[in-house]
Amino acid sequence: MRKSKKEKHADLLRAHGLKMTPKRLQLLSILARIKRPLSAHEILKNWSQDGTDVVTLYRALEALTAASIVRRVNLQHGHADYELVTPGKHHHHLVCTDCGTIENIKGCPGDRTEKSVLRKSTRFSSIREHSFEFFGTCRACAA
Amino acid sequence: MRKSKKEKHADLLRAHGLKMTPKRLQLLSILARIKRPLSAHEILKNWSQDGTDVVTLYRALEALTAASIVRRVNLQHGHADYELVTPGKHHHHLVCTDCGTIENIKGCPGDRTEKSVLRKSTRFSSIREHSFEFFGTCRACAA
DNA sequence: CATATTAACGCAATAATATTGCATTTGCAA
DNA sequence: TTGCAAATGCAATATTATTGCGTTAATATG
Repeated sequence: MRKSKKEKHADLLRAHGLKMTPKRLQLLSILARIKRPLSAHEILKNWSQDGTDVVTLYRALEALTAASIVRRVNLQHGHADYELVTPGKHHHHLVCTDCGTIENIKGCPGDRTEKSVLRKSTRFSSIREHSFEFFGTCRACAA
Repeated sequence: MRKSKKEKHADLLRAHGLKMTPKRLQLLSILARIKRPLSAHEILKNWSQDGTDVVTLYRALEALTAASIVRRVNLQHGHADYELVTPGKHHHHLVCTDCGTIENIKGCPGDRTEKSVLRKSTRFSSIREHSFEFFGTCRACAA
């Protein structure tokens, strides 16, 4: 690895005209370490040492989401979850409706589908994103 | 139409051991009339005459969702939306990120995909549902 | 038709998630 | 090093959803 993760994160922020702050680096570090969608609450639980106001976290998430550094996903949990965007590694999720466990699904059948959906649509002029999530029961909960 | 919608709704409730009440019939009537996912707030706005407590609505939605009469969907609006389940007419949605307009997408490429996802999964034993939603801009907002 | 049983409902309180306004601090460009 | 805009913290509040409990009403049964 030529650049440390921290340097890469700093580059990412600068590339989008966002200031590089300890809070934002900490946020990116947590999302990079725990490779699954996290709620604001879970992110704060993983915050090292210094407290951080929820407001600051929500605002950071908003800024990073707008810059497409972070992706906001909705897994029927009654709250939003956030994960790092990994360019070229677009993926979706499999969620256990019992315990909430999340498994990432590699690959995505959606890109081709997007075009096909747009062709059939009567009222839309463009499609930019899609969510494709699966819900079931994990082996642990089934047992 | 041999049976009125109201009679069909009553049958649906009875078939699931749920009591048939004016509130629930009103709820089903609204969902049947406005054929797109509605938030709890939107449903209450369409309530005719008599007031109904939000609690009652949420509890009715919960009961009907558990009975698979109603489906709960998440369209990145910061709240849940509800729509009638129409057996054999499984569909998904196209959402305008500007104005919130929703277009139903006929057909579903997901059923076959469910099996394929389950095969590739390492930790899940079953998949029961999926959400497949598209986000873009409608012609009106693009203009 | 009367009535008992239990589900459904309404009200009040509260939880969980998220946002806004404003004063203060800090990153960073000049 | 200094000034300015962006970022942060605190307090207040909005929005969405849930829980407890006493009351009402749907329906099964006699």
